Amino acid sequence: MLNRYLEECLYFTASRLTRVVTKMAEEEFSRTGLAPTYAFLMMAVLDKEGITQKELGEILHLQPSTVTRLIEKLVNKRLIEKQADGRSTRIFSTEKGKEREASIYESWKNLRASYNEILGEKEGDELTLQLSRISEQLEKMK
Amino acid sequence: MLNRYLEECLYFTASRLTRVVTKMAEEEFSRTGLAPTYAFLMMAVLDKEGITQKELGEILHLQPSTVTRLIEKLVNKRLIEKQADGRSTRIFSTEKGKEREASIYESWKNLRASYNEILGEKEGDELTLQLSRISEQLEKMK
DNA sequence: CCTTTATAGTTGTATGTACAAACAATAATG
DNA sequence: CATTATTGTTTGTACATACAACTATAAAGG
Repeated sequence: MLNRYLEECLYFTASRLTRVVTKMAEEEFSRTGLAPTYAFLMMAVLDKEGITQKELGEILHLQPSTVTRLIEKLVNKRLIEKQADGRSTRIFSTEKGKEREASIYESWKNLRASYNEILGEKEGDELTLQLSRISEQLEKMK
Repeated sequence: MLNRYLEECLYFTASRLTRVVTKMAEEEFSRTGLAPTYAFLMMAVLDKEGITQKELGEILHLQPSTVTRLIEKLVNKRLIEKQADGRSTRIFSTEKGKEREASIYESWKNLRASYNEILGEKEGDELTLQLSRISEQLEKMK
């Protein structure tokens, strides 16, 4: 049956995995009041105050327009601030933003724990690195 | 830097991979006039005429509401038809739908070829099966 | 039978992400 | 310098997917 063939399709299985893992991530990060991607953006800003949008896009592997939209929402929540710098825009965390740092990292740790509990620490970590390597390869070729 | 840590996050790497692979899939399937998920739904219907929406959701791992939306669009394109059957709905392909079969399978084959060209056939196929197995595990636990 | 419960599908709404085109600011070139 | 090209960001729009609440049909229990 088709069923079997679907499982041999990288697009299909990758999408499926992402849907499952995204749901787990949303649950873990819900404590922070942020969806996972927003939390990652916050981490990137906290990690490098004054980071530009372009850099954020590169680190997060997101398109510029997506970064603009994410930032817009975080500015509305007063977690970050924008500061024009030539044609770039630099992003800084606010006090309120810094206060979330601990809770974000906590959720992140819990997320990793929760899928590693199911997959086993070794397999989970190996898989993750493999996915990263493979995305890299595929991106490079396009 | 944060960079390194992101690559150790399954949510992050899985999402990234899906974005890359989805883009490849969209390109390959564009010849069929369908986005990848629609093409998969078509395949499932062609594979089992009269399949119910519930079954489609199970095979494709999509929520009922999502299946409703996909079907709606394919009905508009006159590629499938719905037929009420008690509280279920059975889906059949139209003549126009059947005509697409060859081209859909062609695109699907090309997609597999195109990422296997980059990853190597063995690694590509192994990865895919692994992702499928892991999605299964994670889904079961939730 | 009639009422309650379970099951299948739909609808309204929201969200993340992207593309393409536009805009704004700097850099390069004639 | 004035014009053109390049680079970084934004805006309009679109799409896949989901959740929650709803509707419709069938099954089960008194």
